[in-house]
Amino acid sequence: MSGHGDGLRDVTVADVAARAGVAKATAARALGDYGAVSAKVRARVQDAASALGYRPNAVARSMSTGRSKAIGIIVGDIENSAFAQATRGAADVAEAAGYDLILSNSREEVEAERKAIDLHLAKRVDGLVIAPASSTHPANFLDIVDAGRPLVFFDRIVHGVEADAVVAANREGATRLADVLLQAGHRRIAYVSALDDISSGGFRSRWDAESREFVPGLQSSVIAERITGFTGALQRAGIGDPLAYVRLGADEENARRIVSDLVTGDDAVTAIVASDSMVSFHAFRAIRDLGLRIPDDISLVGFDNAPWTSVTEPAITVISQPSRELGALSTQILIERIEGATGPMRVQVLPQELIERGSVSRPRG
Amino acid sequence: MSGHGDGLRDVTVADVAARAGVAKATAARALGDYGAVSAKVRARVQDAASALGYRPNAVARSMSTGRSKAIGIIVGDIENSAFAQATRGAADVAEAAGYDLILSNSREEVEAERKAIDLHLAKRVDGLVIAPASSTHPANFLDIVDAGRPLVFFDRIVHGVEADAVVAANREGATRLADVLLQAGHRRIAYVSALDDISSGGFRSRWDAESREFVPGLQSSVIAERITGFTGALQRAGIGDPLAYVRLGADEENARRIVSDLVTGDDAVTAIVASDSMVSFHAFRAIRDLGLRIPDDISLVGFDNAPWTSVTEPAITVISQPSRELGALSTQILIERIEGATGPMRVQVLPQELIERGSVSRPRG
DNA sequence: GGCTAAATTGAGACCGGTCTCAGTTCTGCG
DNA sequence: CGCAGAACTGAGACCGGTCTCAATTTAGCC
Repeated sequence: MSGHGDGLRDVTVADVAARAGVAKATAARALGDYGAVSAKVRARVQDAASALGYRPNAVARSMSTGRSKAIGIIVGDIENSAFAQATRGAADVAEAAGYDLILSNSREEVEAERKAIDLHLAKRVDGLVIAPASSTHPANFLDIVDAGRPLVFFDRIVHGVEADAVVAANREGATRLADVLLQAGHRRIAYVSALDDISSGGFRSRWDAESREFVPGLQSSVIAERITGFTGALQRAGIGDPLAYVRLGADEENARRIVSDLVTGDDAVTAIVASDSMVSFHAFRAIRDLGLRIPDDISLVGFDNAPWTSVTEPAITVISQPSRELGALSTQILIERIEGATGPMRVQVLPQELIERGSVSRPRG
Repeated sequence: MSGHGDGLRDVTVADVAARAGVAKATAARALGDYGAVSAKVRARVQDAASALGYRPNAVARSMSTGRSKAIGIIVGDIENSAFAQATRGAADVAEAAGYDLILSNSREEVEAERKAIDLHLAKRVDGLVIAPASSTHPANFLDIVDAGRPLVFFDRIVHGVEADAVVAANREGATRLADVLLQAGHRRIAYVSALDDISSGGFRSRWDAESREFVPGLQSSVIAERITGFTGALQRAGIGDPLAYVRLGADEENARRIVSDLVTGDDAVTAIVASDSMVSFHAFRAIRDLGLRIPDDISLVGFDNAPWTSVTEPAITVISQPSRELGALSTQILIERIEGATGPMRVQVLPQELIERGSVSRPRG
């Protein structure tokens, strides 16, 4: 009980002005630190403000300035450590620049993402940082640029939208991972991803025999890039059908079965590239539960330097994602746009780091 | 270009009203879905709205209603998976109830927490969910209740603040962990926490020989509870000085050294209880790097069912934190308070689950 | 058809800041 | 001392919704 705030009504500039014996506009200037105010008046106003327990109302400020000093961030799932790291990076940059962060999870669903965007736009965020649920659904984002709010994609890219983007060098990363295995002598190498193809039924992506390139038809630009890098490396190594052991849809339920199928039978693969740490995790357990040993029987490498990958026996060779930097840089770029930066939209590509550990050896026999 | 939003000015209810040929108030009623509007007029207004590309302005709405439909969440560090899970739980509950989430990281610093609170209060959030950086600094939170905003603590508790709280049953959890080790025959058991004592110098917490109880003097109610449970179990087992092997301040830098000291020498402990997954992680590596084996040489148990604890060799026996539920329930309670629930403040205690794995065996010799 | 009650609509105040514009007070300097 | 120009202050419009209150229309019923 400081004599104010009975929960009934907030103290306003008008109240402060009255107590300080000045006009509302003057008090506002002293409090908001803009315009010109004499030192004497400023002091009197500030005294009155603290005596009354005045708290600026950012909502009212947004109302008249049209700027909310809030930026929206939409990630697939904050529980995913890569997104958590990116969010931390974004939060640090935002805080330093005086912005608040409004967080939403899209659950990787286009529909949930759309609702989140509507909410953020209604809240009049000054801009948005988004890891898009789908690289092939620009519709959700057109409204944002239409509303005149800057937008920066991170981790994934969506073409056909007037927005900056910050992504990791996934193609190169996949190439390096494949090369590690190829150099160890592997020829039958699987690539396993949790993501599904666009049409959950048919496999739209394909290997173009003529151009000798992977033609992605995937929802995710990340996976598309990685598979492109992966198949490219295999192709350069003279492997006939680079897509032979590429497996999609290895979600929580299916990962185990998919991995088991890959590592058993006549044409069992000798190495696996896991597209994210979830897949690595399931692959690791599935292989071990099958009584197979890593790396003696099967080599395993993957994306994401999740904490557990360094502590298993053997520790797993991975490509680490610059997650925190992804979030920080995209937020940095967003703020620059918010504050007036012009110029063409750019795609920033951040390097990935290869961390070689003990999960790779020469193939058996 | 839908004919609107040149980035110059948003479409407002007044614009919609003009186009529909009705008064502003009527258009607002049709759009905001309140009051009474005839079906005919409603349709006309909605047509006008979509033709113009109208987007409600939540800032203006907050201005006049005094409710922002936003709730603030302040965690130590969103990169910490327990906080990420709690945040996800909070986000789901908030979303379902139509609230936005404004996220801040306190970095476990009281000062950063205070700034975050000021920001949230300025933004006029309808309420706050906070994992307090310190259980012994109620000052930060008094302003919140003073401003008439409901507040719910989660994970940690702060006494002397008019707020609900949702915490895990840390005392019981610690007791169970200690009992697992005691029943396996251990007598020299260490408890290692990353948190420091209040005064980083002296050890304020103490064992009261008379009452045979642990008297905490810790910043963290969580660690205090856990040590209380731990020492209680040891005391019941007839162990003379339950605090003998309690070690605080095992942060990233010191954890390794502290663990090394504990497991070597004449009075080396035979088992370690790690206060969080970070400590477990460092302990696991330190022990292994020392050439010692778990559980043959040292038994190791800990708090937090981090993903990696299930995949090490051996997998680690842990107490799992109900992190997601902590976030979800506290947000649930907050929303009820926001929407008018009265009654005395309550502390909800959520059970922890013991997951027995392979990191415990009888002590050597 | 006429009367009352209910439903619908319109006008304008209001929320708490910012901002423009005009009026007033200070300065500096001839 | 007088004056121009700068510094400061005050009054009131404005942002885009919601909400109250009065006016008007519609519906229900004898």
